[in-house]
Amino acid sequence: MTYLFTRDASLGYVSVEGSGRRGTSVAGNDKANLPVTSRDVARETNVSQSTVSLVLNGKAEGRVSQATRELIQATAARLGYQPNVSAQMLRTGVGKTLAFAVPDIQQPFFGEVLVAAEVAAREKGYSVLLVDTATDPLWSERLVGMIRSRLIAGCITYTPDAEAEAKFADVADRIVMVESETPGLSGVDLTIDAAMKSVVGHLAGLGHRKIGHFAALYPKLTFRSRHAAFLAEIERIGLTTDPLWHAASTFEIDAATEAARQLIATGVTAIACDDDLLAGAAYRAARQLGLSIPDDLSVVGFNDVELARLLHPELTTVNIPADRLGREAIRRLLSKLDGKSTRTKPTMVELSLILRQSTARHGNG
Amino acid sequence: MTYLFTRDASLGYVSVEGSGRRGTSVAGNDKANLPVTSRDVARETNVSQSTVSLVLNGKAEGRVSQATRELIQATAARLGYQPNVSAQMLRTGVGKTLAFAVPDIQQPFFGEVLVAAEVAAREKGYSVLLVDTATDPLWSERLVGMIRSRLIAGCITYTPDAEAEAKFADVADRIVMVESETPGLSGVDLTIDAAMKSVVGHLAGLGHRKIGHFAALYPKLTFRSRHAAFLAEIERIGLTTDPLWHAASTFEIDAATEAARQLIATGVTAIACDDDLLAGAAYRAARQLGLSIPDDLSVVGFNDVELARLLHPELTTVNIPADRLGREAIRRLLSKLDGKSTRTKPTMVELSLILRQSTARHGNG
DNA sequence: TCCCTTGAGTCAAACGTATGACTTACCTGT
DNA sequence: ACAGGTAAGTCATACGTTTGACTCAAGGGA
Repeated sequence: MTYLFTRDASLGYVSVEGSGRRGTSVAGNDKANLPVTSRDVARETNVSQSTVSLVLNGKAEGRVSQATRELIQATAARLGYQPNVSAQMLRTGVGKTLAFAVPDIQQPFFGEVLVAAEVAAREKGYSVLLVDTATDPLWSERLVGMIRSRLIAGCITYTPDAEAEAKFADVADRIVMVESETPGLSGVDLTIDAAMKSVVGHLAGLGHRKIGHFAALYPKLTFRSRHAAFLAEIERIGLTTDPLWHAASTFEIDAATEAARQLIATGVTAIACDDDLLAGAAYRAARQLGLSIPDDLSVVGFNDVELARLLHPELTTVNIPADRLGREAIRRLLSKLDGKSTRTKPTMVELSLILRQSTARHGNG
Repeated sequence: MTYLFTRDASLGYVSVEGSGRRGTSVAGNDKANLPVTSRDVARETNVSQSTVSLVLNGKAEGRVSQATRELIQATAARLGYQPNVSAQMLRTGVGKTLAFAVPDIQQPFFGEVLVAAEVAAREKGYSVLLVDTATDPLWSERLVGMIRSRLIAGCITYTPDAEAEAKFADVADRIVMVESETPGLSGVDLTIDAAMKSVVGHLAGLGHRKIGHFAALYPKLTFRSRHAAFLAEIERIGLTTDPLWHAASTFEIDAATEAARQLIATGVTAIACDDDLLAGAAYRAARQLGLSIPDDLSVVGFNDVELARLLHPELTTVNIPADRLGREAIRRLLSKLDGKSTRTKPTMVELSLILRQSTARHGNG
């Protein structure tokens, strides 16, 4: 037989025959670990539960006296009252949790973005749920489910794929995409073209004529853009290119090194990489081939993660301001959830080329 | 004037004068974006809401016929029903969200741990909330608050500090600590001592007599342990040490390089680093001093992040199996939440020294 | 005296789900 | 023909909040 403990204003906890969740307690005075509810602080203060709610939500304007207000605040603090978020969500229909989906959290770059987002979200009272799309084939369904089930108020997806984007169609008003696959769907975008233009311009300016491109082998718009921008600029300034001068690889380090080696073997004197990690692989390949950077080979990276400064020589690379990216994404999402924003044009985040020691004039060795 | 839409079993949506959340709709047939509830699928199936709930939770054993069961499943799927998580939580008192607090998500190592944890959690139907303790001074209070308010069912904290651990005391049954500050409080621990022992043994075995230690300047037990284990092993095998051979730095790259340079200048022939990043800084310092690794200086790292293989020469370092760590932490937490586990001894995760090219015999150059 | 306002609260109805206690109709054995 | 059993559901309540509608007493003017 189990017991149900009901609460009585005068007697405190009273045991009543029956059953229920509270039945795990074994005695009327055992209120260990029972969460403190607004009703508890109401009873303690001799007011109604409504009054407590009103006061604690700052909606007591002209409805509750200053004295009572303070008493309730104090009691709530004393009892360690924490509103039950589920009940709040259920009642109000809106929660304070956001999700942030990144392609691969193990890449330090996304870590930086995520931290910035988390900070920005927290400032507005939101928490952020982590979703790593690399490890979860069903991430998009799951995300849509979470939005539908109100577990999260909204979410940000960093470089979703086209397939996923289609699934987001009917919850689009709660999603912000960063570097979306579909043109015009992005809430936040990067100035990839301009950045790659300055990379090519920099290398050409140093006298390089055979410039290779080392692409990331992932079907993301951002990488396609990098490649397209590279080609466009090469063409614009009147340089030639060759299919052989284009390599691609995943981020797996040995595979990338091998791909880089083949690329270097074609005789290019400079390489523009789609990612700092790939640049790191190019360094390894160059060493294996007995070439010295930057004297025999110039290398430029992309992203500017910490690794860029740990490589030797330090890597010239395109900086993406991860913190700004994270912040802006959250800002967009929150204003979208508020219903305030009707902006359709993406927020642009500007990239910049950071010159370090991995590039040098060609033909002065 | 606003309208309240109530639901009538025979008529579907009926408009009734009044007010409420649904009042944003302007006509009875406008049910756009109203979440589908269990009651909706009940009405559609001509059964009661209870039946739907029973079926969808797999508790229909002997209570609902196979035919009805299938009909309900199908209808739920057709309408795209997703249970309202808040309501579930409110009713059952338990949610399916966990938090994972890491010291610094920008360190790739924690990214790996987090991913493993997320995967393990997802397998059990849980989501994980990200908490970065570096960016949030109030993280421990917030975490306790989340547990109290039932937003999260439990959490994992990676290397909390003593102060934070004290705050967790009264929600200890919902927290698993990894590498806790307080001896005996850890749910998961690493074999730091054994690892550092093999580091020192390896270097001593190569003939090094002046072995330096490059510590991480953070007040964490894990780093104190590394230092203590280093000293203990040096002493055990009868080597001498000198206060000058001990340097410490944060992970800020320029500061670390400077500290490493001073350490190397004391004439040590080998350095055991508390972290791969610090080893990376040691590489930079060695280059600045014109020393070659491993011929003039042997370096050993700790953690074995991707960087270890991108450095040149590739770094000999202590591998921490991040994925196992993440998985075990989640496993511990879930079994703790189940109330099944009464284990008090931590799960030990074994580290291993990975030999690469950054160490060499001393005195053969 | 009576009516009206204002300050200080209280009431009660949701939000969507989960579940122990009922109900009802049908079947089986004697 | 009837007690007893079982299969297939339904009912009602509770979880803890939020919030528009209501109450009630005291004070103020005419």
